[in-house]
Amino acid sequence: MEVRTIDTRERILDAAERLFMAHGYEGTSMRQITGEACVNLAAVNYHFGSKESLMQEVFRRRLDWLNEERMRVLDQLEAEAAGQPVKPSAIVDAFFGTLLRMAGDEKRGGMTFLRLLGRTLTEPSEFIRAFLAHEYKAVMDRYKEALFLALPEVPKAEIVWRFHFMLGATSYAIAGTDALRLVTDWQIEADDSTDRLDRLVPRLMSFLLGGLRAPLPQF
Amino acid sequence: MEVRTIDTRERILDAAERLFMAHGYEGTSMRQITGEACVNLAAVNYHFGSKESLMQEVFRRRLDWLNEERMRVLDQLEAEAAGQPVKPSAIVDAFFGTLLRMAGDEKRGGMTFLRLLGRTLTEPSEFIRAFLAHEYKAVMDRYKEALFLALPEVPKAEIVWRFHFMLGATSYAIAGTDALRLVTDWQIEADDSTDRLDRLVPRLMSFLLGGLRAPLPQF
DNA sequence: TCGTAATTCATACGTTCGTTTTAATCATAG
DNA sequence: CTATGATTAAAACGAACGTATGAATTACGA
Repeated sequence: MEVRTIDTRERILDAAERLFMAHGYEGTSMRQITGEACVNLAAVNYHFGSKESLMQEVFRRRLDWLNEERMRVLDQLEAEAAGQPVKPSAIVDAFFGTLLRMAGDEKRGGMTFLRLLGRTLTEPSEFIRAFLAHEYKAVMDRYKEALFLALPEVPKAEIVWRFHFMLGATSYAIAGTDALRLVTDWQIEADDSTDRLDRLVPRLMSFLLGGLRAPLPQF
Repeated sequence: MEVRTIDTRERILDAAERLFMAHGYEGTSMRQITGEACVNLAAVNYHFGSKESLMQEVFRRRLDWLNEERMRVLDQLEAEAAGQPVKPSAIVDAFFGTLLRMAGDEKRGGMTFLRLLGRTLTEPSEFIRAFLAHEYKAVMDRYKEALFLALPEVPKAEIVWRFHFMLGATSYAIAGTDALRLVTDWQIEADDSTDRLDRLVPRLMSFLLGGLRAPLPQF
C-alpha cells in the first residue's frame, strides 16, 4: 500500500528544487518541501542534515554536470583551434549556450533548475552566494582566461565587466517569465517552454555578442 | 536627553532600505529594522501598519521621483525631436542612465536603493513583484512605445526581449559588487563608490547599446 | 497650564520556523 | 525466522517571527 516509487532523497531534492525556484530559499519551509515530496518532516534532516545542506545538494546535483560540460566544451574548442585563440562567439556559446541547452534536458533539471539558478545569483543569503562562488570559481577562471586571449585588444577589466553584464542578462532571461511581465503584457510566444527556449537561445546569443563586441566606452 | 534628531518614520525607512538591500525582504526581521533604527519594535506597525506596507513605502519613496524623472526626460527628448523618432541611444540613456545617475544622489537613496531595486526585480515574494509591476507599468509602456518608433525595422517582440535583457544586465551591474566576486577576484577599481559608478555608467551603456543594436538572430 | 491627541514604550500573543527525540517499521543478510 | 541496521513516523522542543495591546510619555494648541 505504498505510493512511493522513486527514492525518498530524490523526491525531496525535486520538491526542494521546484519550491526554492518558486519562493526562494527563505520563503520555502521544510514543511512545504516534505509535504510536496510526500515524506515525513524529519526526512530532510535525516538524509541531508539541515536545510542549508539540502540547498547545497540541490545545486551540486546539477552543477557538477554543468561545470564538467563547460570545461569539456572549452577544452574541445581550444583543441580544435590548435594554438590559435578561440573565437569570442564560440566561447560565449560554450558558456551560456551550454547553460541554456541544459534547460531542454529534463533529467538535468530542465527549466526549473535554470530558473532557480538565475534567481539564486542575486540571492540575499550569504551562505548561498559563498557556496555558488566557490562552486563556480574554477570554471569562471578558465573562461575569463579564454576571453582574455580571444580579445587581446580589449582591456581585461572591460572584459570582466562585460562578462558580468552577460551573466545578468542571461540570469534575467531564464529567471523570469514572471519578471518579463514587468516589460510586457502580451504572452510572448507559445506556452510550450521548449519552444520558447528554442527561440530564446539565438535571441539571447545575439544580444550577448552585440554587447561583448560593442565599441569601448571613452572615459 | 534624546539622541533622536531626524524623524522616526524616516529612520525606519532608512534602516529598512539598507537591511532589505543586504538580506532581502524575508531575511530581514522587524526587530533588526527597529534595532538599527533605534526605535521601538511597535513603531513600524504604528507608522506603516505592517511589514508589507513598510516595504512598499520604502520603494514608493524613491520610485515616485524616478518614474517622474524618466517620464520628464523622455518628454523632453520627444519634444526636441519634433516629430522625428528619438535616437535609441538617447532612449536607453533616458531609462538606464537616469536610474544609474540616481545612485550618485545620496538624498534619493544612492547606491543602497539602487542595489535594493536590482535585487528585488528577481525577488521571489509574490506581492513585491506584483507591486513593482504595477508601479512600473506606465513608464514601461511609454519606453516600449518609444523604442518601437525608434527601431521600426526591428520586430516588436525582439525589442521587448532586448529590453528585458538590458534590465537584467543593469540589475546585475548595480545589485552586486558581491555578485561580481563570482567573476573576478581582484578589486575592480577604487573603493570609492562614486568613482566606481562614474566608470560603470559608460561601460554599461556601451554594452546595452551594443546588445540592442546587435544583428537580429535568424531562426 | 491644562487637556487632548500623537507617539513611544514594555510586554505578551499566537504561529511558524528548523531541528531533535524516541519509537515504530522496513529491508535484508545469516 | 530472526537479528540488525536503515529508514520512516509522530510528537515535541525552544527560538524567532509579525502583530496587537494598553499604559506611559511627549507634543502642543487652547
